[in-house]
Amino acid sequence: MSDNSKVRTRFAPSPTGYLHLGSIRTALFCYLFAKSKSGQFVWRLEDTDQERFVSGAEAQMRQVFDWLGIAPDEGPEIGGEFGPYRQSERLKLYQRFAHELVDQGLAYYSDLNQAVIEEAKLKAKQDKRSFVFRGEDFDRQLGDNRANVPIRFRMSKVVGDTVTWKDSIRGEQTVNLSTIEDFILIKSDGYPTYNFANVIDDHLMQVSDVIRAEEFIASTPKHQLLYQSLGFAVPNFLHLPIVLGEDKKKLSKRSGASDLMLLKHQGYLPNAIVNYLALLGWNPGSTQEVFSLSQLVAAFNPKSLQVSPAIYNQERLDWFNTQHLRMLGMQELVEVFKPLIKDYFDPEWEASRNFLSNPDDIAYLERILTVEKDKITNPKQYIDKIYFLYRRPKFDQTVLDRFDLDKADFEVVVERLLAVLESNQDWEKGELINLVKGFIKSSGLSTKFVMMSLRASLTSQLGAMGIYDIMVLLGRQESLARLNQALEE
RNA sequence: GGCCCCAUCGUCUAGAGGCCUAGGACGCCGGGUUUUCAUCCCGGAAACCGCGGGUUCGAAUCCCGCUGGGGUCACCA
Repeated sequence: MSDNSKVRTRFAPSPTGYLHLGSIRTALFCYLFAKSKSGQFVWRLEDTDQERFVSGAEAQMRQVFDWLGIAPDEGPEIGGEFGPYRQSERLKLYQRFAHELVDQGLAYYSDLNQAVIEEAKLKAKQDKRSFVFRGEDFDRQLGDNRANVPIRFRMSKVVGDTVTWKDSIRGEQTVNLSTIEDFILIKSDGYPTYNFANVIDDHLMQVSDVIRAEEFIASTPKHQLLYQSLGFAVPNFLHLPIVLGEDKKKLSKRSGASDLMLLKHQGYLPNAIVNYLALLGWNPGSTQEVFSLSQLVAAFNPKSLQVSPAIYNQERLDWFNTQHLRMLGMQELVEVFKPLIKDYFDPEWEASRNFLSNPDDIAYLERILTVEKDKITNPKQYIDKIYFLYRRPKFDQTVLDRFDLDKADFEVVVERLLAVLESNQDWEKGELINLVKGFIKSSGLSTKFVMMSLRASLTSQLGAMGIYDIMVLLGRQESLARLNQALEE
C-alpha cells in the first residue's frame, strides 16, 4: 500500500475520558502526515467498551479538533463514505468477519471459565515463564448455545514461527508466534475487542498509514495475523514515541496541563500548542521554531520523527505561546483576554456579572493591551499583574516592606510628588514624564527611589507595567486618590 | 519476570565515519537598552555524545555486551 495518491490516516480514540496532550499530539501527527500528502484525516470513535464509556467525551473531542484547527475529513457527525464512524454502530460488520474466521477454522468460540485461565496464569508466574493462552490445552465441547460466548483467534492455524512487519520509523520488527495467545476477537457482550475492530475498520475505511502511539507496538503482531487471515492488504505502520510528564512518568491527568481546555482557559493559543506539540518529537530540518499549522503541513516529513520518548516542558510551551501572542492583532488579543478577565472577576465580584458587556470595559481593556501588547508572556499571570488597574489595592506597612522603603522618607516624597502632580490638569503621558523628571532633578533624589515610591503608592506591588502608563490608565482622579491613601496609612 | 522499544546539555533537538575542540532553541546566570516594570539586545555556564569492548587511518555516528529508562503481557483501548 504505497500508493501516495491515496494517503489516509486515522485517529481512533476511545471515548473514555478527556484527551490529554499525548493523544492530541498523536492526532496532530496523523493530521500533518495526511495533509502533507494531500490525503485525508479520519476520526473514528472506538466505543466498544460499554463499561468505561463516558458520555460527553465525543463532544469534547470534537471541541478539541475545532479549537486546534485539526479538522477531520470524516468522522461521527461529520460523515463520510466509509461510515458509520462509531464502532458501536458497526457491530454486525465485526460479527460477519468473525464468523467468517470461525467457518474457516481460524477462530473458535471459547466459553472457558475465567477462573481456569487465571489458575494457569498463576502457575506460569510461579514457574517464572510468561503465560500464553492456547485453546488447545483447554479444549472442550460446546453445546448449541453460542450466545454470550466469546470468539478467540486460533493461533495453531497460523503457519510459520514469526510475524514480521515494517514500522515506518523503527524499521523491521519481528515477533515470535509463541508469544502470542489465542486472543479474543468478539467479547461475550457481542462487542469486538480493540484488536479486531481496529483491523476491520482500518481496512474498510481504506486507511493507508496507521499512525498511533508506541504502546500499541505490542499488539501489532496480532493485527498482522488478522490482516493475513482476513486476506486484507497490510497498511503502513508508524508508532510514535510517548510523551512523558515533567516527572518523567507517562503523561496523565495529574501531570498538570494535560487537559487542553484548562490550557485554553489560561490563555494558551491553539497555534502555540500545535506548534509546541509538533516540535516535541519532530524537527523541521531547519532551525525554524515558530510555525503556523499550515506551515507545519508544508514542512512536515515523517522521516524526522523522533523514536525516543519526549518530556513535556511547560516553560517551552510558554515561550511558543509568547511567540504566537505577538502575532495577534488587537481584536484577537482582546478576545483572548476577555474570558480571562471575566473569569478572574466573576467569582469575587458579583457586580461584575455584566463586566465586559459594557463597551467602556472593552475599550479600557483595549487601552491596556495597546500599551502592553509586546510585553505579555503569560496571559493568566498577566491578569494578576494588572489587577490593580481594576480595583484599588489596600495599602499598608507590608507594601513598604516589600519595596524596602523607609516610611518617613516615603511619606515626604509622596507628599511633595502629590503637590507637583495636583497642579497638573492635563494628565497626559508626555506631560507626566516631564513633571516627574523635573521633580527628580530639582529634589536631588534618586530616580529609583522616586519611581519605587510612586509604584508602591499606585499599585502596591512589584513589577507591573511602566509607571507613566499606569498613571494614564488610572486617570488623574484615581492616581491622586491612591497617592493620598498611601499618605494616610 | 517474559517479549518488545529506546538512550546527545536540566528539557526539546541538530548530527546519517572525517565539516564536532558536538550546533540551535527553552530555561538558568551575567551585562546592555529602558532615569521605574516588563519587553528587547548581547554574552556565559551547561552534554568528555549512558558504560565497556570491538570495526576503522579516523566513531556521537557501524557491530557486540552491559546498564538505565519506557512499553506491553485484559472479554481496556
